Amino acid sequence: MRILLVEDEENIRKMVKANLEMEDYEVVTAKNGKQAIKTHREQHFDLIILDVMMPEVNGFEVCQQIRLTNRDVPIIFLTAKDAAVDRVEGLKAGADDYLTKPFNLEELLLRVQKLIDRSQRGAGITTDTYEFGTNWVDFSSHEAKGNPGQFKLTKKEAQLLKLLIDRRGEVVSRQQILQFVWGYDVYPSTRTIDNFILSFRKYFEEDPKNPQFFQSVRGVGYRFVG
Amino acid sequence: MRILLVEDEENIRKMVKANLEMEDYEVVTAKNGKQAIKTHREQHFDLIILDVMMPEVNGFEVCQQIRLTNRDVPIIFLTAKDAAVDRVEGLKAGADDYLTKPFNLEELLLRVQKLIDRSQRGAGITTDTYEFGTNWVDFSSHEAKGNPGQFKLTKKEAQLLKLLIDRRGEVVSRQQILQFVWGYDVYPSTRTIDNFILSFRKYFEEDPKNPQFFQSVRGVGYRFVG
DNA sequence: TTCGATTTGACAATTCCCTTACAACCAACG
DNA sequence: CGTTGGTTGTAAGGGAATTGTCAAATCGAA
Repeated sequence: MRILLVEDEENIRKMVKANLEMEDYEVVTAKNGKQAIKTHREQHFDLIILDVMMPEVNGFEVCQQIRLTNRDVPIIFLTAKDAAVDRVEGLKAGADDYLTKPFNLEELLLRVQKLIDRSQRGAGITTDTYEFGTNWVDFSSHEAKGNPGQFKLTKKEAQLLKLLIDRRGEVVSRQQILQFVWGYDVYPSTRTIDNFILSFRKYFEEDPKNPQFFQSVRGVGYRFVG
Repeated sequence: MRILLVEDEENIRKMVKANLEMEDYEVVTAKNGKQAIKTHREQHFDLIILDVMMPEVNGFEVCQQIRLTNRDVPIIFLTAKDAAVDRVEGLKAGADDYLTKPFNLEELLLRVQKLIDRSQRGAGITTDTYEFGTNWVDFSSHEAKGNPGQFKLTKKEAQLLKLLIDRRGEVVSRQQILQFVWGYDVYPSTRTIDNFILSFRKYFEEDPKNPQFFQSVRGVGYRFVG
């Protein structure tokens, strides 16, 4: 799966690229609108991520240009504003999805996944569930079953839980959790993470005081086993 | 692997250099920002370690300057603060990783290794275990098996144990242990080390009074054999 | 606004790390 | 030999750091 990432800010570009590559996508970057259009003319991509705010040729213009020759490739916009104006502009220009900066990587990856899935096998329902013990979680609907019976996970809960389950067996450091779930420039206190873990234990552990699934590794981070 | 180390404080510079060289890195030092930028223009490096606090041209500025011509080389910042402000500044400037002073050398070397690995052959999971006698240690999760069955090592235990095992066969002096595990300006008493050795013997030796693996070399230090 | 989600802050519980104190040991010397 | 000075082994205690927990404050979408 080839992705074209168009973003002028160096650090965001690198971070997003690195994370997409970790998900086994092949990523080509462009650092401005002109380069993006040129690259798109020369190569095939399964998805395009487009920063709106760029000097000279902005994201909307790039999108319109691309749509002239390719109306199928999914395009995700990254925008610093969430004003309604922008949304309309973007939809007119032909975007498929939106992300408002500062976004977090988990969210971006989810949307990338979703759009690629959609364009691959048309519109279809994907269930993405995971079972452990007497519990299960459905990441596509954010529903879960645990001690309280069936209930809904919040957005952050779902993101963090998915991160831990994706890396089940390995210890995930607090730093990694923050970067992945919260983003590249938001740093809530470490207590915040503890609180989510606390919730998970209440939701899913038989004995929350002696957790089986959500283990803490002192001095390192947390680990999901199950 | 060539590393550029930029640090104005003489003693830190020397120590870090010595330790990196012990890991077979080729280290070039610069003692201020201007020198760093000049050196970077003239030579190739696989990684750059950059102190933030420097007179005249500070680390952020050096980083930005370097990023103008080289956006791939991994850069690690050394910073005295851990304030969120600094993190953001650094990320904006284009850093890849952080270390807050006082850092310990073990940690620095780990991060150096990680960044160099990553830039060489992409991201990958490394499980890092070592076996000796009927024991084993997993340094990524800090788990170990020994006399008490399976148990967890603390952070410091893991660091110190890793040091000894990495240098298995050779005697490691108390000075080296302190510098490596604790850092360059923290000096707990030598009895502290003894206590960790004591633990290791209890954990892993068949007969703690006649240690096979964790030998003490009177007047010098300790040696791990196994 | 209002309500739920998210984050912070305070405090408790836990565990770690370092120091202290003293016993055991070793090597060198008279 | 036995003493002496220095080094290492060992145990126990307390301050410090980390994590668990809850309630209150803040944020954000509807």
